[in-house]
Amino acid sequence: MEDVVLVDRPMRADARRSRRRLLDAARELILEIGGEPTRDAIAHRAGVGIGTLYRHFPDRMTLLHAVILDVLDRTIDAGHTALAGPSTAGEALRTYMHATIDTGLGAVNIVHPLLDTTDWPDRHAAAHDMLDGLIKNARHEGAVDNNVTATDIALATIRFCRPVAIGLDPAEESAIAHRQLDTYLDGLMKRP
Amino acid sequence: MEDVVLVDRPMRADARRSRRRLLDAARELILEIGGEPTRDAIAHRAGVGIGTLYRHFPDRMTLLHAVILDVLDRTIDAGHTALAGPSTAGEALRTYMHATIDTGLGAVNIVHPLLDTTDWPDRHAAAHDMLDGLIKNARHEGAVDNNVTATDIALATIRFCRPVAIGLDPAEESAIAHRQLDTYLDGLMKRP
DNA sequence: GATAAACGGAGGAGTATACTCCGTTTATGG
DNA sequence: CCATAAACGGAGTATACTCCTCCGTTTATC
Repeated sequence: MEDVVLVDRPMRADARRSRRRLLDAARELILEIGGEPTRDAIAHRAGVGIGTLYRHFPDRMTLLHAVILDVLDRTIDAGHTALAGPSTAGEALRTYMHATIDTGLGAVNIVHPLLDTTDWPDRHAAAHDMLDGLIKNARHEGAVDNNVTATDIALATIRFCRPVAIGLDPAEESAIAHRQLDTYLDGLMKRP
Repeated sequence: MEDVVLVDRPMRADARRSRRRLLDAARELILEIGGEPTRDAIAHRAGVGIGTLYRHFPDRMTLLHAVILDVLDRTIDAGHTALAGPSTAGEALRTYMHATIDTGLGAVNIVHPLLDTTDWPDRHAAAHDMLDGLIKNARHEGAVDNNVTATDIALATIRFCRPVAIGLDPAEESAIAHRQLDTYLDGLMKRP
């Protein structure tokens, strides 16, 4: 009988690169098609072989789960950065919402009905608290009306995360989204 | 040899009902998934058999074409009603954009890359002229800035036509869209 | 009540997607 | 630079889905 020793070796550099590419590709495709993309499409977009995808993520749930965690982490980070920044509470809320377009937060809302919410209670709570903080500050400052809720903000981030047209250049798509979001926020925020 | 006589009989009542249901179902699904839905899904949503779908629309192009014509007609009607109404130019533009959510104009923008634009030059021109009229009036009145273009309006109508979440009650979905559009328009329109 | 029009849905052909397997390539420690 | 384990790529097969036809049943209309 042999001893089984589990050592947490660090990932090899190429493995880390592949994993990152796969997460990015999956997130982009989820947002583009508004649902679960095919495995082949994800691997192709990521520029890796289909075998590599299956080594990193043996089944759909593992992949979707990893994408959500990744997106939430990046979004929560962006929120805290906005909260800690030197700007006004209104500007912080604006900065956060623009960041959600870049972090792809909408992907979470598209995919999460397929999963169990209790799989990531910590991030869910962290995201909730962060957003609540942003809104409370903005209300207190008078930047937004008291009838503006966290749900309003969350639904708006989903709306502006998704592409408007198919086959559009990503840069142009992003520019449109930021521009439209700015107009929306002009309507939401009180003018000085 | 027999004479072939083509008489345009009126459609039977059940046929007219089925056609209407199929067009509505196709439009809804196009908006929901942001692309071309499957035949089975359309027939199921419409509550008719798959055979009925194929009798009305023998191939994909016939169906997509019919959906687009239907949406455009309803939208152009809504635009003209708004133009002819007793309100200000700014209110007319607002009324028109809210109407596009209900007519499902976004479906045209999602599907039309698959078709030849020259297939419906008349409606295309009519829609274009109508939208131009709305914007020119609003600009002239000072309701919107001069840098607001027809493209801005068109892109916004696509954005607000699409559902934000999957599996949401259609009535609630519509309420969210109208509410968000109002905020967007508050940002777009100059305050008095 | 007769008749032509319209309907529904089972089923077969063709296509796309999921997933495995193994020969080849690459990062890493000595 | 070499040895070796880790990671990669993608052809190939099984499976699922989608399209579309066909025909027995139902329904509107005169």
